Amino acid sequence: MDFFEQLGPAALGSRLRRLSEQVTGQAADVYRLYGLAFEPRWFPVFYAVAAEPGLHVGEIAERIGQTHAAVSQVLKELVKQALVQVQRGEADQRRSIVTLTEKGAAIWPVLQQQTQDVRQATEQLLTETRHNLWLALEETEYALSRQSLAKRVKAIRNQRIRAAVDILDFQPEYQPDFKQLNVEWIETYFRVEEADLKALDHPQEYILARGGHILLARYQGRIVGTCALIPMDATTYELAKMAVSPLVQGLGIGRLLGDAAIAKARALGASRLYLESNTRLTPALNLYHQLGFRKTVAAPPSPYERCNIQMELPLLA
Amino acid sequence: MDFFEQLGPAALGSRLRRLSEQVTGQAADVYRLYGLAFEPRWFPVFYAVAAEPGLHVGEIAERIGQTHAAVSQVLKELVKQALVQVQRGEADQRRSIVTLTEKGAAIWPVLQQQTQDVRQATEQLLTETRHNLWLALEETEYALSRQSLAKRVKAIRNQRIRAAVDILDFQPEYQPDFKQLNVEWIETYFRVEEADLKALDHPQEYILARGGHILLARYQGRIVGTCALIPMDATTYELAKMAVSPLVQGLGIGRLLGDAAIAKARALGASRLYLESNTRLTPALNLYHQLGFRKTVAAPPSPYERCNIQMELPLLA
DNA sequence: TGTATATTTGTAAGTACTTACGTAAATTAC
DNA sequence: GTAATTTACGTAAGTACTTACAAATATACA
Repeated sequence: MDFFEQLGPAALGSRLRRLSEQVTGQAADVYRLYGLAFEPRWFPVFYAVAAEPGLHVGEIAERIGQTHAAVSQVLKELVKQALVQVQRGEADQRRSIVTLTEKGAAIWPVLQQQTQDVRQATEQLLTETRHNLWLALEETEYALSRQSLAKRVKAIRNQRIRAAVDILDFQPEYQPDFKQLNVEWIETYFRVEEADLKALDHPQEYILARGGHILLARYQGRIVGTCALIPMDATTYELAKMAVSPLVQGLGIGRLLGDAAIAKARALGASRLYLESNTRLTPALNLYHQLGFRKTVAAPPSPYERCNIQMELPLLA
Repeated sequence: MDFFEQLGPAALGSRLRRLSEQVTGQAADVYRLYGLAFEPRWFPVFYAVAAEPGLHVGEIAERIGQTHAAVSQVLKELVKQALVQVQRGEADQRRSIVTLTEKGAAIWPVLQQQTQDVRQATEQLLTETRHNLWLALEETEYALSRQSLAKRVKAIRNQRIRAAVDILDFQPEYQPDFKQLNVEWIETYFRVEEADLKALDHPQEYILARGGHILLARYQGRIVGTCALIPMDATTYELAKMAVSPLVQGLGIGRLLGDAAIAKARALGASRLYLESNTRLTPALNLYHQLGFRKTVAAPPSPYERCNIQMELPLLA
């Protein structure tokens, strides 16, 4: 029990299961109290059939919120107990139409009375508590249907990770990371070209010395992402060398780098950002679109073979 | 879903189970998110071992609130995954001492981080709801541990049944019921004696004509209980012929008859009630004690062989 | 009117636990 | 010091469902 306290709500699933077992276990005692040879798990199916005789398996399943397989299995037992009978559907031969037998009809009033009593007892139990379990279940189910636990966890994780990411300016010791991260993604999709190697091996000469800038994302002491701003003309920079390690992709680190690059370009007085990419790189294009980039109509020729799309972002003062 | 609305909290068990399944199902997605080949049901065991290496199976079971069998099964899988290792206990050869392997130790930080994230997500989820599920579970478990559902249902059922019981004065047409109910219980424990038959066959002559009274309990149109007041002297009545049908025993009908008989004796101006019984009839003696009867010190001789205890109740004005 | 597709159901196997039971080791009783 | 009891744990089978699959029938459409 201590364990649950420690873990808190992370153990929610187990805890729900335990209470469920406790409750259904006690339900068996209740049936014994009323002298019924009746198992708790039969109850929903039997109840549905008694309330609406002539339902078929699928309809019962829908009404009680279980699968047809579960209904089918319970029916098999109920038939063996001679509490219900099953006939083929007249119009539709696939259907199994279920009705109560005489024996079933005989125990129905007892069961109804018992249901009443259980309902009263449960309602009384729930009013004893400050937090109403029934309503809490309803609300929690709804909240989970709106956004799954996995999605919620993912959001929190991404937030945590992003908060732990630094954006750094280039330093010579980062050149190997800068190269490795870029080569890694290029090789995954394309071939590394001559123009790539020049810039990646000698960023100082080919990017910084020409008035460009390189930004790096650091997470847990490791460089996990890069991007560069390369001057094209007096008021335009190219956003290039955008790479994020596959180990941390999907966490929003690209977005952080993009935001930082745009801020940097603004600080440098640029009025426009430009970039080249490939339509195969869907996640990247999504990111660029999110950042505000739109497809360029008249595009200058690119030195890279792999580029088949150009985008730009006007930086309004 | 409609069905649940209709049945209300009677379907609590099923509902709990469903949410539990939903939550644990989504937990699997969460592990996938963190790139862990890890099943949700391993979690409690692994967590316990990581937090306290060197625990043995029984201790783990106790910490996580499951059975040793469950722990044993999960451990088998964890060993197959090379996440933990099991050794015989040194001092106690029966024990299986569990520790993390290198691989297990390697994923532990990831799992810890993940637990943190899940906890945050769950806490956030719970704050979205007006009724807190976690607290509701706690309170409900506590309430159920204080008094089981079966006991609660029984209390409500007894209350309902008692409210539907009438206490009637004797009428000649009730003589067969009067006799049958008394013979039934006498034969269960003893033999029917000559003195019994006289009074049961001719209550008018042997009880009513001598200034006695007979009370009957009617439930659902049937006579289900009897008792009689038989004058002993000017101020004392004997409480006798107390019988309740086995079909409705334990519902408090005896208590209703007893209360009615005492009220009647008071109305008749009696100052004392007296009765004879047998120590084998524990439930009856309990009832008499509840009604206020205490063992008589000096007892007159009884015409019935089966009587080995006498009790009396002073009726203070 | 035949064929592809969908619906309805039953059966099998899986899930995440439990209870029941058997065996071996340790402890207690005498 | 041996016998009886208790403890520790593994295995098997059960529970109340699920998902996956298979077979039969019904419907849609060309």
